Amino acid sequence: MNIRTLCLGFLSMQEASGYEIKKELESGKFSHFADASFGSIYPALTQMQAEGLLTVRSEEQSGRPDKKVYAITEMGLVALAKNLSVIPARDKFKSEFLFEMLFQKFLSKEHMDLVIEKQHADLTEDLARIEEKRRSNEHNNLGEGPRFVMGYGECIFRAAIGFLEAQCPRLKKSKNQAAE
Amino acid sequence: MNIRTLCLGFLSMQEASGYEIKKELESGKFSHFADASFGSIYPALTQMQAEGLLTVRSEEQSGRPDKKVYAITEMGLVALAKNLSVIPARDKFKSEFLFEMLFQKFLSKEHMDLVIEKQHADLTEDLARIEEKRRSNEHNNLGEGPRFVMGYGECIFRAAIGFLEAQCPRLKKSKNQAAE
DNA sequence: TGATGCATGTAATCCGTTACATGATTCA
DNA sequence: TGAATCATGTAACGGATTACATGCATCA
Repeated sequence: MNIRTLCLGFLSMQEASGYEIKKELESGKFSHFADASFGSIYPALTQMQAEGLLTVRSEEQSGRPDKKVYAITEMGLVALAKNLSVIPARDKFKSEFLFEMLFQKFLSKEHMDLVIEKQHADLTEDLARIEEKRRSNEHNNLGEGPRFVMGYGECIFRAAIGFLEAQCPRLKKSKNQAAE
Repeated sequence: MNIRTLCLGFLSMQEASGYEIKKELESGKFSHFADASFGSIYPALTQMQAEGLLTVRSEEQSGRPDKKVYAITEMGLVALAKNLSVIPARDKFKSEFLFEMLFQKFLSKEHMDLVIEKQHADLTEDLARIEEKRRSNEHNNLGEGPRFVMGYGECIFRAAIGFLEAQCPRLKKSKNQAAE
């Protein structure tokens, strides 16, 4: 799945500028399984607008550069549906963390502790983000899609955190301290 | 973590040819969190050999092209240790599956069923591979590293499979049928 | 006889990131 | 005053994949 499809998908849920898409990709519903940089988002939006998949509207802002708000068109929706109709490629999971753990015999105790703690912190942050989203949206009922994706993420992050804490009991202690 | 480090890591455990590295990356201990293609492995090996990080030995084979077996040198081990001493980048998880699920309202029921079944099959395959490795190595005690990495993988694959089966009870049924 | 596996390698190409350029505002 | 946030965009670069080229053996 390329950046074009990613942007189309995003814009099928809400209008947004390139800047907003990038920010939401970092912290929103997509954050744990997709991302992109400005250098790829901006050209993609310009291009798709030229192709008629999107419309633009310039929003003036006091003391800020104009914001270009993009919205998806009928043609854009058709393109999105088409891109979604292929069998997805196998998940790609790249983990430098696991790579280092595999070769932990070359690592110092201090480095390993640091690395494991970082991994635990990252996972906890990811999980917290999902749970926050869930809480903030529990009044307006989410669609099936977002609910499924959040559930999936929640479930694997919980499992990974559980594994780390089972392997390194000290992680659990610091968690309890934080809760007090 | 780049392909050079990946190859160094692999060769720190066993001598191998480029072809063998690729095959083992597809199905071995690394398979769920790293991969690479011939087009990147071969040049990396040639280059690192020229730099003195590896040695080569040509193995003649009847009716087959010669096999170039690479082994890591002292310098290679030092380079590996250095590459491992950095704080790992955050895990990158790219899932076209979750992307499609997020936009399932644009999908037909048939397509969704297909996609979910594929995901279930992929995860089951990954889990089976880890469990097979574990069984085949239970006599000779594995190092800490491989045990940790396998445990981590097992744990997240189990969690993901569990989630899918909880969401789609029909998956569980077909699994039981296969076990009979 | 045609696909698949073993075995290596190069070149073209793609896709995306990083860095750079610009510029106003707000907060410390 | 310097950093961070908002906001858009381009160009250089990197890193890896895909396709191509070669060739023998085996299996269906």
